[in-house]
Amino acid sequence: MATGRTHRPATRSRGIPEATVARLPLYLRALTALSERSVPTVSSEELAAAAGVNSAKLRKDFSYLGSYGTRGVGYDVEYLVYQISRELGLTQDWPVVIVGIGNLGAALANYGGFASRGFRVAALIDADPAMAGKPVAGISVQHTDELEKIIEDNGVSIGVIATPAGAAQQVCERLVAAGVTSILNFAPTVLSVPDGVDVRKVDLSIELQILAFHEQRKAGEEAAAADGVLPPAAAKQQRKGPDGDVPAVMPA
Amino acid sequence: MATGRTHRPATRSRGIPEATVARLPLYLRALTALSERSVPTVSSEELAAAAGVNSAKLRKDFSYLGSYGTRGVGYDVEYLVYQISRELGLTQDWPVVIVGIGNLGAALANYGGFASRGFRVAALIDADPAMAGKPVAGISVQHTDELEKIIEDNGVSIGVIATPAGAAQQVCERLVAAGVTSILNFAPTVLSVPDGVDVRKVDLSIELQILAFHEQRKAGEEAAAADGVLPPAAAKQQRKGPDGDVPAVMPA
DNA sequence: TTGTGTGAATGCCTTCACAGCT
DNA sequence: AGCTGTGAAGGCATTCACACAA
Repeated sequence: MATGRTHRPATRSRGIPEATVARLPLYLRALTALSERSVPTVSSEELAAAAGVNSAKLRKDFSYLGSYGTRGVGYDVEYLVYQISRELGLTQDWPVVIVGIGNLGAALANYGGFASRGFRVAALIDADPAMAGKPVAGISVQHTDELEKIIEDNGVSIGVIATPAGAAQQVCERLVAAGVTSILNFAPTVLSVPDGVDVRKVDLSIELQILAFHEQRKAGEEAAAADGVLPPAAAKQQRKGPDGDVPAVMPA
Repeated sequence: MATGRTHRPATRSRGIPEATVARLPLYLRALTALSERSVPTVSSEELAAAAGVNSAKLRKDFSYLGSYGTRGVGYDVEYLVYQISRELGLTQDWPVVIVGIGNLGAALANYGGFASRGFRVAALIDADPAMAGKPVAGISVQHTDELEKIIEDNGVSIGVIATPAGAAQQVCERLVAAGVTSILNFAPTVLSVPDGVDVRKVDLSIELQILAFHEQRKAGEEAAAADGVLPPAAAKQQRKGPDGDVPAVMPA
């Protein structure tokens, strides 16, 4: 994941496993593309390829939704689009507020895929008084003072936090107090929220670090491969550092 | 979450489980904060709370790295910072290119947490000739024509794609051909890459859809709770749609 | 014959609970 | 006495492989 939940234990939601829920948007995107090309039906094999998963997983995923699909034929594209949309709750409109209209907040406000699928930017909110009134993506930025009123007036239940890390927890608390129960957090902080509130986080820095880990590992493998075979023993023989390099000094 | 690998099967990397790798940056961030406050040692309980995980998981994670930590005392903050940094490959410098300098690309370029942890923005690349030469985050944007040269001259192995969806696959192929082996993809597309190349994706739209799913579910629960008890039977009795509402008509 | 739907097997991750250091 | 390190247990998720429907 690039991503993770925070609260709510591993309770399967209405019988649909969390891992499956996380893939439904992927299938939906692939199906939408097929729909636009007026493709009437698709097999699990084809759709899986388009979504970047394997077909067994896709079929198992769909089996949690019900028995859509025709044996020997495949799935009806339009029908599946509708079923998945409904399952994800995209047949209704979700008003969303974005808090923190810096570079990132502006990018999110301008993001097209937003409006396309059931989400509507209800308001842009920033703490800087100088931002108030300025139009971003065609929407006038409002000051943080208005936060509670905006949430309540628009019945907003999903909030996006794109503030600096320092402000995130406080913003989060105000959002929750005003009635928001789902938060997408772009600030590099762990948010603490009461039970019943969902938090998902998107963290550039974490993703890069995970890539760096694998990148480093690739480099190490190359070196080992150049040496010949990688030493089969020599691992797991000494504690304190699984590698050979145990630095005697502490770094600054 | 919100995120996912693409290639490379579930092979545990050098014995460290993928799930653990994904949490190391979280621990590192919490430890860095402690370090800045000059806290000398920390227990698994405290650190876990700061990182938003439970302590058993944290201890198990650390056990894959080695036996750092002192029983009855806890972990030495500075030492752990170093060990995790080394494990993640952050003791070396990773030059990174960002392709696609729109709103999002600019936001990424300006992101501070970038430079702080071993990553260095080597170049900003955009296909728009009008962007070429313009400074973003203190770096002059270069044209896509220069892509291969930039990658090779700087020894870049990590690329960030922040282009529109339509351009992503092509950019990806050029990056890979030029020597990039890790890609962070912000474009809402499934990238296909050769073996040995890691892709992680960050997708706003998917995250929102997952939140919407749970949000919808909360609303449903409330309704059921208001009615009294949720009907225990009535589920799993009829195929074709796990719900009661089987629409006879297909939506547009 | 083709391709879905799904029990069964497998493997990974998390959680438990406690032995063993300091 | 306190807290780490880790076998063992339990729970999810993925994959396999095939019965069954069209």
